[in-house]
Amino acid sequence: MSNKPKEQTIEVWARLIRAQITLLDKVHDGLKQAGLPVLAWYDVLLELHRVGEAGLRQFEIVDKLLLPKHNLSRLLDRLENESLVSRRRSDLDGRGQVVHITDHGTELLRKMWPVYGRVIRKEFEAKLTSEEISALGKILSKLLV
Amino acid sequence: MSNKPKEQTIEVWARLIRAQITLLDKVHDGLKQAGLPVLAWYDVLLELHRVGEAGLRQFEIVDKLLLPKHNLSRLLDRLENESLVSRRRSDLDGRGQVVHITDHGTELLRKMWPVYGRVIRKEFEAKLTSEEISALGKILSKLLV
DNA sequence: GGTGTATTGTTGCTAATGCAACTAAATGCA
DNA sequence: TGCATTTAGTTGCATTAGCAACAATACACC
Repeated sequence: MSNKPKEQTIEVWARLIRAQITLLDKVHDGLKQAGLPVLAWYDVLLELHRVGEAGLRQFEIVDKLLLPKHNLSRLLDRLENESLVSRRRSDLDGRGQVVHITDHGTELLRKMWPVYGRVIRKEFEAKLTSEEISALGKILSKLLV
Repeated sequence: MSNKPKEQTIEVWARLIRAQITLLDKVHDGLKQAGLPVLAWYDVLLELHRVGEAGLRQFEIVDKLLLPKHNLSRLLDRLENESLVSRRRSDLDGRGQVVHITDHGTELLRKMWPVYGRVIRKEFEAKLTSEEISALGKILSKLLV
């Protein structure tokens, strides 16, 4: 297999990167204008909210969000400082802890969602037909194998 | 227009983010393993290479790469430090400069490309049919309007 | 059980990023 | 012309990210 992708491939690749930057910038702008924290906080809180009382180990969050672990460790420090999450020693594994979302964290999540949702709605959903979204989903899933 | 995107939209959105992170991580891993600089350097050098002798103003690079300007200013400091680019006063506009790629910069670009290209080939092009790539390109272009 | 290895998470250090204030030149306009 | 406004780029300061080394526990295997 040659190293050299076709011209068309490179153009589409570039467009993919560009779309991503544009979209995420808009999310960040929206959050900032609303005086809310950055997206990374939302991502962590959402994963924790999804699992509820069970909580998550740090390495599970790392896996879900594709974050470097040392990065998450300090992100959690910040979230804990704001009382958005709590860390409890794990009974099963003496090395680690289980991370839980607090009520305060859930509340923040609820404030962030409409802002985030509005951007997704306006910059993504509204610009595509539902067939296109579904086609995009299929294509992306092939990339993620 | 409601704020709330459909469930399907959110899933595809999440997949888009995830695909992007995965792909860029692979590029960065490849570059790191080869002992080469991060992608941002490549991006700047490539834009400069494309325009050759004409060079680019900083704001033009910012527009092309969707970078915050203060960020580019310091990125160029680093590149200049490594003699990969040079900044020359602009004759037309006393406030700014024209940035040019050096021979050394062109050489680095040539070393980086095969590494980058190999990842695009393997993680992107090889996983999709050319119809899918073209469909993806169309969809993305609608997002970028 | 004992020992080597892998996993989980933290920390110190350095580099890069974000934000806001700033300089200096260009532009618009009375 | 003179003066306010906009644009281009830089810089100081605080926050965050990257890297490598580390501690502590779990696990595998003899």
